[in-house]
Amino acid sequence: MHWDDLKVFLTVSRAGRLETAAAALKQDATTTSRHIRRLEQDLGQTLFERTRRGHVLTDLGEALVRQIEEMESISIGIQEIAGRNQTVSGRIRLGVPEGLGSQFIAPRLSHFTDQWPAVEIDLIALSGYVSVPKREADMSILLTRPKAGRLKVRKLTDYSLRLYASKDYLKGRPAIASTRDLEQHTLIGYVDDLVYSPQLRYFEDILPGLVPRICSPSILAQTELARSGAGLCILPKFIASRHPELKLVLPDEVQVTRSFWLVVHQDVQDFARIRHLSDFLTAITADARNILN
Amino acid sequence: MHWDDLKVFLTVSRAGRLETAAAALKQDATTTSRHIRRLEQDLGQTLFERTRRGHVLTDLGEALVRQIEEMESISIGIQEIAGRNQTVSGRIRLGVPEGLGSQFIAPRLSHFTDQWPAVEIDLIALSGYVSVPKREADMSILLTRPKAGRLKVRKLTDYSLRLYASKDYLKGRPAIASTRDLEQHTLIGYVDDLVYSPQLRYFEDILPGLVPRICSPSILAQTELARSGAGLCILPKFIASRHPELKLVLPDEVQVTRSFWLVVHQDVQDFARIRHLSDFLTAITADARNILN
DNA sequence: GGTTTAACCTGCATTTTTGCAGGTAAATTT
DNA sequence: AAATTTACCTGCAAAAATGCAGGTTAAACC
Repeated sequence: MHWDDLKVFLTVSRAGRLETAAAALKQDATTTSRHIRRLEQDLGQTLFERTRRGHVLTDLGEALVRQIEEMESISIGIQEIAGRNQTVSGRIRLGVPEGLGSQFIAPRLSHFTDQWPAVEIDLIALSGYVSVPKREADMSILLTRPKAGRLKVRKLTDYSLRLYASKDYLKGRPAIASTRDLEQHTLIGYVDDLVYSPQLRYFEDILPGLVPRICSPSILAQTELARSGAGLCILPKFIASRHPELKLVLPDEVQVTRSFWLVVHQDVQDFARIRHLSDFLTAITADARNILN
Repeated sequence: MHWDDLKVFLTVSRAGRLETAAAALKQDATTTSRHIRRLEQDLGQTLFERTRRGHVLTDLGEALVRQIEEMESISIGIQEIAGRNQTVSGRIRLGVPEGLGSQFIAPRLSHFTDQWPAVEIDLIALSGYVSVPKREADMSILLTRPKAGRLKVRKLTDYSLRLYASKDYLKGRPAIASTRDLEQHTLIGYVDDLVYSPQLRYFEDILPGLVPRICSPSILAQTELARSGAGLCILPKFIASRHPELKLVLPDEVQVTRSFWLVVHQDVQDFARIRHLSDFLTAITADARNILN
């Protein structure tokens, strides 16, 4: 016996007609009819007389209504209990690129945790990425749109990368008027075989023929190298803008745009806390459009 | 939210492991897993931690078990109420060929109604047949096996038809030693264009070239014609055996076997009274094999 | 530390359920 | 009496659920 058939039975008993009950159940009247049929078969009894005026309960049908109403009360109670628990609590594991994590999200995250005090966040900001399909995280921000998996994916924002160097590096060094001048300079970039996303292979596109002399897989390390005067580095604008000592170089010639994609595992997408965090990330990126692009 | 998911949840909470719960539910463990997943999604909460030891209830999961156990108690109560009502009562409409109905079933039916006093029977014995798919009857005995429809069909029995005439008809009439001698006799048969089943078109097969002189669509009328000495008639053995004045003619040459099929509408096949009547019909035909064949 | 095992999960083929179009029958209307 | 309306039901195509084979992973074992 299927409990769902009992639910359908109760709706039909109240509506008195298949069409009305089916509308309330958001299903086709034929489906509703089949549920009733199956229940009658399973119980070996007729529960409704089919009349021109609609479905009329038999004596046995009448006897069952009260019982099933009790089941309904319980199911409503269950949804209330769960809904209360859904008052935005629990832990979220969020995997993000390290630069975005520590330079953009971390300084803003208190706005979220202040608003939802019962939510706990694991902010995993790494050079590398954590896999949502592999359940390493509930939610992730990626540089590439994933093509497969039980994921809910949407674009979060575009962001801009540009060439920067510290004031100290530029002082006393040959002037830079075009990319050709960079040949006499020290460049900082990613370790080529440790690049974790093809989207970070922008060096060759932007500065063809030039090879970074100092490399790190970590964008944060690259930032610190540039700040300390080690050389010029292509950095996201949102990172460089936090360091006043970094100057923009060749703004018209060196520029590339990339995107961040928000990825949520299907299993948790409807959790209240997940929805709130998604909304929060969307809001902060929209507010910071001028430092992202 | 699906109530059936609650039932699955309860089973898993008791078993502690997917495989065990799935076996109890007579479904694949993957299906059981998907039901749990769907419930967690619908409620927006995790109800089980997946551990190496199996599914372990979360605090919320624990809180729901008691509630759902209450629903289970009610559903078991519902099945008990319906089972009590299943104590073989209600009305059955049974459509049968007229001869079988009035000459074979009617004289025996009191054995059934004595045993199940709360069951009411509409025995529709007609020359023609009543349609189970059209809901003209819950159950029917047909000469042909139906090929389509939401029916449960099985063969009830074979029966034999032979040539009979009354003693009065035969006395003073030319002797009959072979079918050739029948040319000088009066034959009784069906009205050809009113035959309601192809299985009753046996006259031409058995007595080729001979044409019945006196015809009726009713096998009972044909029986009465034969008894009154109007002529020779091909009759089912189970009918002729009730009339001692009818003599068997050409037993080695004139014989045909046909079958009766029991047909039940799927919607009522599990009703206790339907099952009992089916069993009864099976029993009386088995007991009367010597007068059927 | 390497291998094995147990519990669960993914992807694809198969089965079941559902929705849609149209049919049926009885009651109502003309 | 014929036509219309209303409520439900059948058959087929589409969608969803289920079963099956094999993969994954963390814990247990050697």
